[in-house]
Amino acid sequence: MGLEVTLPRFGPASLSAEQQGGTTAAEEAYRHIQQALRVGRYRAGDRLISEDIAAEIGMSRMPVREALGRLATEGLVLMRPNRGCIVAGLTLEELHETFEIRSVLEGLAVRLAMPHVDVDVIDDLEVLLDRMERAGNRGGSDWAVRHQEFHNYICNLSGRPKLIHQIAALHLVIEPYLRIWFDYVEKPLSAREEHQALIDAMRSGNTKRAEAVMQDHVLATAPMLLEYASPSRR
Amino acid sequence: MGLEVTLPRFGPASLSAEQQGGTTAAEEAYRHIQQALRVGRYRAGDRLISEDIAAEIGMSRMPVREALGRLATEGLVLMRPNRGCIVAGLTLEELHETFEIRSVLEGLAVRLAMPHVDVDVIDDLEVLLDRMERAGNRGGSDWAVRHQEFHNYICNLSGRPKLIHQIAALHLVIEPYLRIWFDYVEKPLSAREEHQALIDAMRSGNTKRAEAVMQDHVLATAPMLLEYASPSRR
DNA sequence: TTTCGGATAATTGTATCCACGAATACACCT
DNA sequence: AGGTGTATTCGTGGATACAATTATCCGAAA
Repeated sequence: MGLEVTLPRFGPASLSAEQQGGTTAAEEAYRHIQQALRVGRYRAGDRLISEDIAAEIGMSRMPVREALGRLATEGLVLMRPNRGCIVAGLTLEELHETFEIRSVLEGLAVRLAMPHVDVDVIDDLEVLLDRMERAGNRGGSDWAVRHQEFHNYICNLSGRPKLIHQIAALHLVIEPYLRIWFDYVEKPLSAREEHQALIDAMRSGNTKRAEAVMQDHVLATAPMLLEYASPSRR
Repeated sequence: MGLEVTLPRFGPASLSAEQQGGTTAAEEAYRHIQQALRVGRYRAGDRLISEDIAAEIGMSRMPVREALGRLATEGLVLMRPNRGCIVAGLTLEELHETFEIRSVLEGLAVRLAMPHVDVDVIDDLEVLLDRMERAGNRGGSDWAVRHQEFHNYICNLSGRPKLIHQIAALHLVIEPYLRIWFDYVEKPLSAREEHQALIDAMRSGNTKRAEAVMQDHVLATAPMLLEYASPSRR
């Protein structure tokens, strides 16, 4: 199975467009904080003290500052001048908006992916869907990771680096919410069904329909999340 | 005319999500460099020496570093570890991709804007189109600004901050190319026609058609630009 | 003449230091 | 007792200093 190689890990590295090799300290700090954010170690509204984080990783405040700056432009944290840095929770409106944007971007991604879809691709997707299904029994964290992998696989087929990057950034923002949502409701069967419908649409070769199905799928997820996201609203 | 107030200037400030009041040095540096990038003072591939820029604005290297970091995550410059920072020109593929993304995002923007479209809005758009037309006689720079204003006005109607922000970021990247394109060809009449068609579609109240027209308009611009962008390709 | 190697200069990355702003706690005054 | 003013503490923002890495230049050898 060449599946592994065609599945670039959706991880901290995906959003570091620049610098990859001789890891700089700022990059290390960036990954560290992002990882902490992804797994929900910090909650929305928490203060991120640069000095504390610096001490924790074993470096000075400066690279941490730089990392926080990047996270701020990506919308994961909020920096107010002289007032420090806090974890940026999303309001219900913002969460909804994020899904709207995701719907058209991922819609575009499938559309561009369609020419590259063949039986092998469909097989891979079925495998990924199974993995997602099985991971679902082990809690929201594992499921969220597999879910990203599924969507990421399709995005990668588009062969559009910037598009992939932007979608990854959006996934990063909503991942914590996906996690808690999946932990609340036990394995929503709608997830399995919708993703299966997506695969079917892609197999049919109907590009317009595949795009529409993807858009609907993403938009349909929003209201479900919104319901459970309310308590954690800041 | 409430036109002015409903037309938030598309300018350097639009992309500074955080910190607005007591201008921090980093913010100042960010605006300075971005402005220089917009007007084409630096060409693609040029090195941006942090120390030089710092001296120019009258501050230390550090805020400049921070500003460059933000510009890097926005895709306007490219930072390689220990190798400095260069202006990020777009390859033909990247330019095309940027327009693809713009097409769906701005398509979404009109779709969401449609409920807020009334006769006043249409009037405003006609005014903006006229301004764009007249600015066209004064060269590509003025025209590009007016063109952004036109598109920005529609985006703002959507009432989606993140969407507006993302589209603005894309505009920023392609602005230099729009400029040189408009300077080469003298006033492409297709521009006037297409924007007029867009207004007509919006006036008709047909949301799906308005979205489609916007998508086509954006995508149609790409090939024209691509032709003239080739020489400046890095 | 070309190419390889090393010394030197230029520039980046990180740490430490200082100053200003904000938050908090305490005391004082009404 | 409640509110207000002030002092102290905490943390950020910026600058300078230092280390490390890369680019440039020049000379020697093939």
